[in-house]
Amino acid sequence: MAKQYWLMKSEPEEFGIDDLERVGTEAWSGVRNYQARNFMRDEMKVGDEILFYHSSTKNVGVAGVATVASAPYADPTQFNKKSNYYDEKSTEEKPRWILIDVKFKKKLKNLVPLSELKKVDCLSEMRILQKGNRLSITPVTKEEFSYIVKMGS
DNA sequence: GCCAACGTTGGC
DNA sequence: GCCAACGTTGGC
Repeated sequence: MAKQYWLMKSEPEEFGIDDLERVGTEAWSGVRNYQARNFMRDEMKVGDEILFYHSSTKNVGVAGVATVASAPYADPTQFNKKSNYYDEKSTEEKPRWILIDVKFKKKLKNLVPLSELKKVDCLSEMRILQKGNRLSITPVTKEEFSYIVKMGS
């Protein structure tokens, strides 16, 4: 099956590209949006490549590249009563929230700011650039992926 | 800190 | 099943 490409948002104050580089691989816990969950559960495959995007911060934009490193499995934080992500309606038998592991690939030499992405005509279809977009995981095309990596290199 | 846009909840 | 109210996201 052909490799697919994604963009995943993260707040660098919580977990940024430098944190991912340090830990190597991270379980992408805490997603509590059904569309984003469905992408992880149904469509993301080991080896797919990910644009790692920094949101809600001073320098908003694409900071690095990661890959999908596991098959989908249940997000353990949903069963932890002490977690912010605890979901009382979820059970071990029928887990509601599914995640994948994300593995560090590289940090872009230069962060590609959102303001630069907006200037590029061939990126104008990206979900991240649409007004009101809030989805934390979105598919991107191979062309968009390559273009943005080039911008940051 | 503001606020527009969105997703979810819950009353009816 | 509708839709108002609410909480959250995220750029600025």
